[in-house]
Amino acid sequence: MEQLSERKLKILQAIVANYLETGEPVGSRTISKYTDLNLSSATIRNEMADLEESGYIEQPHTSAGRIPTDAGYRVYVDQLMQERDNEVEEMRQEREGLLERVDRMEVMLKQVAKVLAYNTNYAAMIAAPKNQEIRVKFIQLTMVDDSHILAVIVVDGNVIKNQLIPVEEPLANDEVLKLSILMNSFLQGASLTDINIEMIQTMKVQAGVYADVLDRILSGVVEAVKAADERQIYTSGATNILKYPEIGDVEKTSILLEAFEEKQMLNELVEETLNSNEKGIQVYIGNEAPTQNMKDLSVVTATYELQDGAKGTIGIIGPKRMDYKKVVSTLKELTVELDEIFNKKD
Amino acid sequence: MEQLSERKLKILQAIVANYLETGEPVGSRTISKYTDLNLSSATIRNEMADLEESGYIEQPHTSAGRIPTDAGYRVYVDQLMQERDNEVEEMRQEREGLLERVDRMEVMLKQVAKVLAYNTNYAAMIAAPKNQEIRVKFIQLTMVDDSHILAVIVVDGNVIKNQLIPVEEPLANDEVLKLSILMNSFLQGASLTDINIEMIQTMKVQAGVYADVLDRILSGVVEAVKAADERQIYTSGATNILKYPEIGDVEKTSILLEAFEEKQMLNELVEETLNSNEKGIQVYIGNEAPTQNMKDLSVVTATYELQDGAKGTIGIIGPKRMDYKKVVSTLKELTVELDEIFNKKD
DNA sequence: GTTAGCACTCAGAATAAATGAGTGCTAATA
DNA sequence: TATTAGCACTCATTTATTCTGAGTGCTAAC
Repeated sequence: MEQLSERKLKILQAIVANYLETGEPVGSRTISKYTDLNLSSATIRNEMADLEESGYIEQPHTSAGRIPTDAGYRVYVDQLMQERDNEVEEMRQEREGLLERVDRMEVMLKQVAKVLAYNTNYAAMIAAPKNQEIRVKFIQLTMVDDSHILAVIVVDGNVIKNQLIPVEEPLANDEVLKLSILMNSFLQGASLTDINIEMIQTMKVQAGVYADVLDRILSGVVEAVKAADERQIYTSGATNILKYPEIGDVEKTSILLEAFEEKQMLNELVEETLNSNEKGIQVYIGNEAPTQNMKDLSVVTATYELQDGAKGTIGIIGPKRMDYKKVVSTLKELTVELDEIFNKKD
Repeated sequence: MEQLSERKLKILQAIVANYLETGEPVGSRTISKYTDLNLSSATIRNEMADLEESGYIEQPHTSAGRIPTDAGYRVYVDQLMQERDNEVEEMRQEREGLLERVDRMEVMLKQVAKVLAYNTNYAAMIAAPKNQEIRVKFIQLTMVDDSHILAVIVVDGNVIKNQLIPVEEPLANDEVLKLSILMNSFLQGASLTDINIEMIQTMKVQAGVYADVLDRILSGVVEAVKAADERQIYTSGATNILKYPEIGDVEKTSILLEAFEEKQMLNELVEETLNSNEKGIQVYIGNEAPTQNMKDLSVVTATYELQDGAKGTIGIIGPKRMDYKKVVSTLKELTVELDEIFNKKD
């Protein structure tokens, strides 16, 4: 795309800004009055014709105003967006209270998603941070009542899983201790790939009569590691999508909301975000998004990082006609906050 | 409401059944052909006029067919519904595979909700079973690394909570053991109301230098008990609501879906269901539901019970024009299955 | 008690006309 | 050469109008 003149840029910006506000195609007359360029609508029309030829704006139909194309949004996002405004600052203060003193990661992430959705009026998602390769840190066994052993499995990133294992008859304390020592000596520091059939065999032999109990605990361990390995994604405000009728018919919206419920789509999105080398905020406009069904939507994502290198993603999903300014600065703020919170406590 | 003649009942049944199928007002001619009564449309019309006067059916407008009123649905549900059909049996078999071998309650309940929503095409919810008064069963403390104590708290119903407590410096093994014994001796069997300020004081004194660690664990315990006390509700298929356009405009649907996301409304519903003395399946038609915003919806709920008396609720939320037959028998089946599964393992 | 017949009603579909926002182009102007 | 006023033209949307047909209630005959 060729270089745009200062004036064309200003006009483009005005078009996009106005369209974001109203959702209606923007006419030349509006621009003529709206901007401080002091140009007549006719002049604007000429410029708009050029912009259209260059592919930054388009007409939904002959006698309508112009709306931005994906390329137009792109220029707007890349070059024309101003830094944060007061509104965002206000919201930051609102958030303050909400985010403090929540000390369980899950609760906190859910909360963040909620706040984000509420603040922006778009759909929000947040993916929990995940380490590269999960290792077992620690296993603890206890008889919790006469017929159940409780296995507490701690893996990297202090993700903790409990597994209740039914047994026919109670084990004596020292038996439990033995089993516990056995498992820890083999499994501490092991990742999923380390736990091979040979290791399992050896352990079983050493466990003697408790081989099957061990077996069940082991499958618990595997499950725990897998679960820690599975990226948790929390969402909120999916229904906000309904607020933007331009997304299309009920059919489409329905598919989208279902996708949101299933989270499969979001997973892809998160992976893509993390894999891309870009740091910080990423904006996907319409078809730029790495997933299907996003034609009429935009996605803004941000990456945050824990001290140990585990990374997570926050994202906003909304109509292409999204208040990018607000969303981007909100996300920026939020990642900073998240970084602070996590790296303070962790 | 007066007693209806056999024939009127048959006609009412035909109207409801037909309306459930098509969603369109049902005319006299349709009934005349649809049923095996061998009556002309004119006769049907006379009967329909009577039924309308009695308040079982109504006309959306003068020249339209009839649709059932809430009272009409009620009669249908109470008297006219036949027992389970083949379709349901098929689904039961489908479910078989899905439900076996899931051994964590949460995962399982989520799964049930999903399957239910998928099977019925309505929105499904399931509330986890809850005991009357939660008591602490067991607390276990471990140093998980140099700066964290892991507290595993087991409460009634084998609900397990983990709490990671940061400490300035590592505690020796026997210190941890001491703390552990201290806490267990005080807290085992205690419910939330039992943990009073006096008990806390005594414990703190005995904990000596570790008073503040104990304090933090205690707040973990309280949180755990509270969390176990809080009824978890899982939902699925909320977006199915979008499939039934008669629910109303986007506005209404949106409110409803939001309510679903928030779950507050569902909570009320569950409480109501459990408090009502009725056993088994309950059907709320339209305004009968104990919550707001349900004018155009029906709710079918079922209660299931664990061996220890903890009760949970499964529910289906859909349009008034719901396939009650299918829903009721599906729920019936499902409660039986749930009872089996839970009471086998528990 | 049941039914055929008929006039009547009325929501929704189909069609037509009116509106107006916005355009592109041309010719005049600075 | 860049800007602007003016004007004819386009077309989505709105509003008004007519058409259609499913369904009714009532009456009179069976």
